[in-house]
Amino acid sequence: MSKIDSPKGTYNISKLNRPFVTVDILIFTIQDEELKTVLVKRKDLPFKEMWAIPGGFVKIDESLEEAATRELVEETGIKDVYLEQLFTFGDPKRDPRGRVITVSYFALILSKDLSLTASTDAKEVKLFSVNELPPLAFDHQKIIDYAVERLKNKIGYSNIVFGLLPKRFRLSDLQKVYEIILNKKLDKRNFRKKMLSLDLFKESGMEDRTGAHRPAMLYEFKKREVVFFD
Amino acid sequence: MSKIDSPKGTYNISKLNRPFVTVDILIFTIQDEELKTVLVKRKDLPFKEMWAIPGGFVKIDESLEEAATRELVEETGIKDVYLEQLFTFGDPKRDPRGRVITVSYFALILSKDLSLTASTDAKEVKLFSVNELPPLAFDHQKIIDYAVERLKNKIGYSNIVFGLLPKRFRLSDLQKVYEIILNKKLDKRNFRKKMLSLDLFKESGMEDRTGAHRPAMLYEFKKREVVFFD
DNA sequence: TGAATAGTGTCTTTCAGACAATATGCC
DNA sequence: GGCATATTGTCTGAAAGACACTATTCA
Repeated sequence: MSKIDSPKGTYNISKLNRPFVTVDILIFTIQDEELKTVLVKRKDLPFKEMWAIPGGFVKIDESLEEAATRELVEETGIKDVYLEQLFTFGDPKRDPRGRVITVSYFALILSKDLSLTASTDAKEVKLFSVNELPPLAFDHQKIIDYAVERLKNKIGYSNIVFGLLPKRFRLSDLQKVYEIILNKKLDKRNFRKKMLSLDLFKESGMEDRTGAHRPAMLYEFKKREVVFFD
Repeated sequence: MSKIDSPKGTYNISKLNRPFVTVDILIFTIQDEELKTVLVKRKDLPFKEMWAIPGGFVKIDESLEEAATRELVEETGIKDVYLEQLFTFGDPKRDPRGRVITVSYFALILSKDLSLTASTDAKEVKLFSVNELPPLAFDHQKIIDYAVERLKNKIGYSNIVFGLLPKRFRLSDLQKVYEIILNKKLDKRNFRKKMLSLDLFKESGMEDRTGAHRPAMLYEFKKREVVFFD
């Protein structure tokens, strides 16, 4: 490979100033009744000591999704989760070191599966409530805002929340997830009516008997893959 | 800039194998009652003589959107249109020449504003119905399929079709645009009721008096910028 | 007056949203 | 029995969808 053409003609590769390309991955989970996201503390300039979305360079022979999956495994040890491409941010000034274009992805993870300490680096990695974020490096605040907005919309017409629920769950657990993400109370009767009408779950036959009260039926998702409704 | 850090530590730039980054821009219009898109015939290998989505390299100091806007002007002479980022395609094998990641955008243009011949190159540029596409270079068929799907969804909850209509238009023109994009007939009464309830248009006070039949009221969009509804 | 398109209203069904009482299990 | 959560139904208003006739202009 020594030349590459463009609509305008032919460039010599050596004249082409290529950008860096990274993937950033927004790992969302619910913990202590809050929507949280994984951040890592930067050890180098620029934005040294500031918190940032985990991410890294795309290797020359891996796809974007492979890069995001790899980053996710490196940060959390988790694989086989739903990853969705969010947006590509490419402002020339977004990284003071030079031209870095980042393709962002998000993932929804069960908090009990998250073992952040599993990270082999001595890096500081922490969960932050999306409502109480520290000052963030680069344009990462903008990226998180965008992701949270997408998430709020998407739970309205898809079943992506399955990533935030265990195999078996109560309808009240499901409702709590919606309430936390949307940041508002929902009516129990209307919520159950709507959810059950979607035909996404089935009764597991088991009950939850924790607590001094009537047991709850445990449901399971029929499919743990993304389905759109509406 | 001589070094750039990553979550794993510090790289020397010279060791980082950087990809090329392009923007591809899907220019949609309606002509002869069909949804069409602009394609250019490739003059070089690979995929020589095949049709492709117009696009080009992102310059090192321009944003992705600036690059897409520039490409759009180069292809069509048109500026000031709504451009939406679609998706970033980055399969390592999508371009046989090497690693090329492409950020795709789409635009909706009035066909009478399109002057494809204005292109200064001797390139072949043509409109194709999205239903009768020739064999396409690279993964461009996939990109177009994705864009058409997005477009079909998006007209259901936004006013983006304003890009496909002149300043003043009949409600039957609007309906035709929806029917062509969705590829199905709509009920006139229900369509008008719904559209007028959205409060996106106003009566222009003028009438269309072409044809031997009752004149139609001409409407205008209140805002020629994207608004979401529903 | 015939051809062609514009413009309009009702009924039914579906869905969202407001709203409260009973059921069950554990202590 | 008291506590805590689970489970359930009705009414109302809004919107979607099916459906057909009248209005206006020009040739």
